[in-house]
Amino acid sequence: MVRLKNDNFSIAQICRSGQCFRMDILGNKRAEAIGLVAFGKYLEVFQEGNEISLDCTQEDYDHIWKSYFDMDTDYAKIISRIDATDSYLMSAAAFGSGIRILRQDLWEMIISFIISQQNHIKRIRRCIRLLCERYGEKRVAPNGVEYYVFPTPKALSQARIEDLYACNLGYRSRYIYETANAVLHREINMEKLAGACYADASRELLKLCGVGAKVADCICLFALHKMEAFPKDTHINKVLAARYPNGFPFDRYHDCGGVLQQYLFFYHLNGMS
DNA sequence: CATCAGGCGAGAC
DNA sequence: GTCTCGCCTGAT
Repeated sequence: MVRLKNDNFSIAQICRSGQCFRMDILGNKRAEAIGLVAFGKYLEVFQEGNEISLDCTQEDYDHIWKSYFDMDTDYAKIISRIDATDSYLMSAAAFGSGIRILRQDLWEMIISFIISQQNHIKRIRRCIRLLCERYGEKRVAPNGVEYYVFPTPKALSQARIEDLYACNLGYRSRYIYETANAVLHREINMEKLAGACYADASRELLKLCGVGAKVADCICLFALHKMEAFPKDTHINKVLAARYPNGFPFDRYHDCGGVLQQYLFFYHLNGMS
């Protein structure tokens, strides 16, 4: 068990923020408890106040989870930069101050956010669960929990389009099929993407079938940690139209727009108005 | 029952 | 380049 303290970390907010589709509430009443699958591992996280416990070895924390939860970024500092006269953004940031921009797996984010288009979170999660159960490797965690890792590009490329329809993917089935094959045949360079700047990464991702501006931004933000990416989905567009009729100050927040997007999105879905 | 979800591709112009 | 339209499926 690895124990931490952090005033800007809420496992419940991270879970409900919608950036990770493989994070589930465990139902522990004393503490916020979440089980998640990422990078081939299963992890349980418990939290009471600002005290966080991760059920993993120190080695796994140092090599996987510290980066995954973006523990080296000071979110209080980002929040302190918000224009104090922007009361809506101040409220949104206060409401979601425990959200962190995870550093998730690139391939998993590509598929997950292709699935997310014109879709509800409930169905998105079911689609991903079915893909993992049917095409991912089954494993057992040290504590005995059985889980499925996210399927590899090769495993998904071997699925027929009709099999993908059976995973409830609907018209996205063809996108998944095309993208899995494109990645398998190295039509885009996944290694190069990791080190690319935001503009180059976006351009490369847009080559994939089923990836448009919004999905590319989600991948840039949640996998490549491009904090300037500001995904504009239907909810955010409503917020921007209602609260920022004269335009959102993207320039002021150019290097942390993605964090603010998450605060606005989370506040809109879970908070007031 | 209609509408709409964390949009995108294809075709028209 | 910009605009429109159709799309799987199920929650509400």
